[in-house]
Amino acid sequence: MKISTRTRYGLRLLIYLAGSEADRLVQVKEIAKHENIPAKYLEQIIRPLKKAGMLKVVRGAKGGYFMERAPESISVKEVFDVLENSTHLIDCLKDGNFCEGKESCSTFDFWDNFNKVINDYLEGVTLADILKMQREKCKKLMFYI
Amino acid sequence: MKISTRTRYGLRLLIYLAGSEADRLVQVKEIAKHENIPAKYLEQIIRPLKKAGMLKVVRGAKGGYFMERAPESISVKEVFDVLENSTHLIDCLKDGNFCEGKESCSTFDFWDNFNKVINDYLEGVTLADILKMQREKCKKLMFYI
DNA sequence: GCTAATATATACTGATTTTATCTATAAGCA
DNA sequence: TGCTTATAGATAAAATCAGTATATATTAGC
Repeated sequence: MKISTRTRYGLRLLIYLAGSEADRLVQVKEIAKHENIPAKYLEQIIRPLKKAGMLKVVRGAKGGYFMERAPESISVKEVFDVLENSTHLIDCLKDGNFCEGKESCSTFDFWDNFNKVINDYLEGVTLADILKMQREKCKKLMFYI
Repeated sequence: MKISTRTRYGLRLLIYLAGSEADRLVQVKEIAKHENIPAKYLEQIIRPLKKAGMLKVVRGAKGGYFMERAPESISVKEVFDVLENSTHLIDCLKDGNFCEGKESCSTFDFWDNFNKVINDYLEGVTLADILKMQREKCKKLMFYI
């Protein structure tokens, strides 16, 4: 039960973008450098996020990305749905998935419930929440230094 | 974020065993047949569960497995710890794991919290709970038929 | 038209998971 | 004792997937 690097990178990328000045165009290269992530991999990750309408792009020279929606309105669940290739803990939970045992399977209801617990949590956390956590942590750090 | 087949099989195997008469020796072959799981794979799964003290074995002819501990006392979290090779959502959460970014990483606290939510849930569900759910489902099914 | 940026597809590599195979060991039983 | 039925354990094979890299196309600024 691991979170893919794809989703982890994607979340950091979003937090970085959400934390930048609102009117600035941020290039993949810059994020890659700051977050220490392979740039080409980031490009593959950022595109589905754009397609999902979370951010927008200006192509060509001096171009870059910027947030389209407010960080308060984007839940981590949404990010998972876009990036994590299997949002479902087990295949049986997929909509319309055929599973002969569903009705008799001893563990189906448990997995179903577990899945709900996870999704409820992820729906309850927004990018803004994470940004806030991060900023508070920074303040504390500065205080110690 | 997928649950490994190993853990899923293991849980079903435990539920099957916990649901059998207490004094009966159950053979891997029987579980494999009933649950439609490759027998040799089950053997690999059942051993660590035995090592963890959840069940015991009588070797040789007419041998088999039986539950050592009460299903009420075994949480799903324990099963995960034994079977799921990565209990941590991300490597950074491992004890003693070195991560340069830990203090400054924008998402570390979020993952840490998410991990806790999951573990709390898994600790709160026991094999007996799942067994009960299953039996109630059976009753309902019988009612409709 | 040159340069800087993203868009897209694809291929390579390595790790991991699932399954299968083979041999060893233990215990019941004639 | 020797045959049979179990698990024990190591290891190999197959399949899948994640992560990365490469190559080419497209878009826009200057």
